[in-house]
Amino acid sequence: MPRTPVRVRIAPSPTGDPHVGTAYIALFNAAFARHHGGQFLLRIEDTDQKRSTRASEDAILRSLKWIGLDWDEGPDVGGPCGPYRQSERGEIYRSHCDTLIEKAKAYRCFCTSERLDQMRAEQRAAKVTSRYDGHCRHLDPEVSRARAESGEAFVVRLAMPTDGESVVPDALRGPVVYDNRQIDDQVLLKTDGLPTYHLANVVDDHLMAITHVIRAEEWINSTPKHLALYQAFGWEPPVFVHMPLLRNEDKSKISKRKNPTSLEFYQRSGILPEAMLNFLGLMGYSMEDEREQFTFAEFARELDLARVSLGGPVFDLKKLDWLNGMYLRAMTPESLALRTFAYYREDDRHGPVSLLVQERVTSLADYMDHADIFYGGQRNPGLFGRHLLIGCTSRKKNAVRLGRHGSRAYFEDVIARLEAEPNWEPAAIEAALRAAVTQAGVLVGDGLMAVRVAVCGRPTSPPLFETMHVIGRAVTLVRLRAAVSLLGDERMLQDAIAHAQAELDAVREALQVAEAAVTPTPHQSSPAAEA
RNA sequence: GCCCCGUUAGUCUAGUGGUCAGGACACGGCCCUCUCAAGGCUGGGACAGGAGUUCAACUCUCCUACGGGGCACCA
Repeated sequence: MPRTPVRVRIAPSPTGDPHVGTAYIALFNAAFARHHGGQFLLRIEDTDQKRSTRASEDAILRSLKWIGLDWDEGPDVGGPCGPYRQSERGEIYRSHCDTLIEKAKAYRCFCTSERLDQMRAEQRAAKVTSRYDGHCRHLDPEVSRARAESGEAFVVRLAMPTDGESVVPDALRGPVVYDNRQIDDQVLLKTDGLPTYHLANVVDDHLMAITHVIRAEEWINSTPKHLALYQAFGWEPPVFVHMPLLRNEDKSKISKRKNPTSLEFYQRSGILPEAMLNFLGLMGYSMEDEREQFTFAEFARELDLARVSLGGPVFDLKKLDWLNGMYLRAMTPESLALRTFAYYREDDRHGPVSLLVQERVTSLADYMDHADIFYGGQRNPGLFGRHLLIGCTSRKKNAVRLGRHGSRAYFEDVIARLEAEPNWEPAAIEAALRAAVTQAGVLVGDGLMAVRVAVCGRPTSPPLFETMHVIGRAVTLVRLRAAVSLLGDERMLQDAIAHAQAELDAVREALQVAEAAVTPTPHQSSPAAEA
């Protein structure tokens, strides 16, 4: 039986788009807290100064709220265990680290990264687990202190036991045994004075009275280090629950290269938040009566972690769409309309979208014919897929034709450049695209047309750079990656060809019918034509 | 390479020694129907392989194979 009061947390790192995996783990934590009448907290793990941004943090909070999760304590709502942003708790970690050094459970390490790299390379070559070799572990405490005080750069490492075993009592798997010789003397405090995940996580979980750590399986191998820390501090560890990892179609850990992972993408796509949450509740989990549609309240009420299945679930967009459709059909017609209007109304890009669409519209009803490219997730280039083959549709004499593989490489280059660009602004987008065009050596118009068709799904759109800016990074990149896989996948390509062929046949047939209609044969002539 | 975890159909899953291995998505067929959806009915499709324990293994144990994760001054 769980300790009371149950306290659990979600601890996202604000280093990118709000991730679907974060929502997945958050769902189980929030439901677990609700189930036991406990608290659910949100803590921001922003100890990586180089990658953490406030924009990402804001987006993560926004997206978690969007799918309907809320928390009892967190950086935005406060609480008794604050601050809830690790970057604001530096002093806490430093003092805890000091006590560890005093207890000889941790030590300063002055090794250079060059030495460490070399050491790992050697270990790799010798086919043994990479592990810090303990070079600085037995420095005399006074010498260590003196070197630190003289200003020499150092990190603090955990002094792991060098023999024996560590047993992780995972709630879903039973005891998982590790040979301590496999476990590294993990860095706890970085040269910049900030803690690593391992230290901050353990200290905060203890200080915030977390009773159950429900997190992704990728953490299971570092749990022995965490256990060692609890022991070094003399604290009681929480219950550990490692959830399976969401997977791509090829079973690898879900990644943005192979799947839309941003919650913003799903929101933009018109997925209902309650359907999204419901779908996540189906990943690695099933209700006792095998019901597949349920609300968060039902999920929380019936949640039983023993029912979690450990095989990594593939994130199947098809089933999400089906589920979303079920929710849509279950609404009253009135609320479907209102939800739809709200979907557009709550979108904050009215101004920019209108600006681009305005000079092209002829009536209010015409607006959406132009604006549709800004909404929804993936778009099917369908009939216009030929434009994805750079130069192949060009009428210009000097056109450079890339063909399938070249076009694919071009799109990959475009994606890489856009990903590397921190500012999602028209000018930056333009620079990235022009650079890719130059790199590929194709005509500007042809290169940009390919991108336009990939991103908009058709060869007409407002100015491309502004359009991509308004469509947004997450959706734009998903659409571009879809173009890459279309170009790279024989079967998808065949489908596209078959589709285009069918369209062509239909057009031919229509043409024949129309021609027949304007060249009347004698028995078809009407009295009016004879007059 | 080393360590850890996992393995029921293309996918999500039920199943905790005795079931005709159940449901859902997707796919095929039929019905409904002015189209398309939706809906109804229906079909094909799974216990990774091998040993062992047992009267009896999808279920327990071991080995193999395959998949995944981890091995950072990232989380």
